[in-house]
Amino acid sequence: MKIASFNINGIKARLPALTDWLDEAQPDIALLQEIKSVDDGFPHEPFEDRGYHVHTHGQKSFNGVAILSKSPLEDISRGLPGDDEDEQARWIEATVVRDKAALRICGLYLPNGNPAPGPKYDYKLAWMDRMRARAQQLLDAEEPFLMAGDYNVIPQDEDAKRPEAWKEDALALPQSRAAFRRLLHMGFTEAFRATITAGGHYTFWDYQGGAWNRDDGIRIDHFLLSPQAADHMTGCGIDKEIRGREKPSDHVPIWVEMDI
DNA sequence: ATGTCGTAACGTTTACGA
Repeated sequence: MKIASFNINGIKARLPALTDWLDEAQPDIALLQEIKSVDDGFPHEPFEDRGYHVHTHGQKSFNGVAILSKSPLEDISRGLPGDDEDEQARWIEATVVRDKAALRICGLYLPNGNPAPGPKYDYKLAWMDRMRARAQQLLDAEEPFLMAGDYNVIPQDEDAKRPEAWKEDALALPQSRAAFRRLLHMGFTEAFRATITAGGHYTFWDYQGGAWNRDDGIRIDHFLLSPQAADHMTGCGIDKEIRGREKPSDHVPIWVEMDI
């Protein structure tokens, strides 16, 4: 089973690029971030025509996550627990039942946090605390699960072409990296880093300044696998060439293959 | 002349978020 994550930066603007990629990559499940749409505005037909069930958790203009799945999903829940005041649509969960096991899947769009310091950075760190609490609940259940999406964290210097340019940025500040490590150390496998140890692999290139042409990217889209899920991973990759196409997102898809 | 893109609105231009 192939599970992919893709920050599409707006469903209205990305529909052709997204459907082209789906037709080629053929993921069984696609986790989407930054749909930038309310639920009613998200098109279902292009995906249902391709055999996907569609579940969205959207809001007007900003943020928004979705799950496309070829198998039906169960127990879908929307929103990250832990703050009833939080109205930003950044988290969705669902369970896919397979032959060998049921896999819980969390799709996430972690707050950017810039400018830092400031209220947006405080929100990012608080959100990561809440994510850790949810992760602990799921770990305690000892069922296989994964958390994938746009983490807006550059884990280490080798995950950026120009690490010095990001030193003061919310994506790379020591507190952001520490919070990400705190998650990892709960027992997760970061799928890409566990598979490919070399640096220089990125999932995001800014639209500005010819970043793509200079391969001036950062790696901020990640898959974290629970111990039981990591046992089933057979591969992981980044669909880099998507970034060079017509009207691309500034992110590219990352995926894992699982024998489950 | 910020640089680039997507979205929305008191819209043919500006503001915000990334």
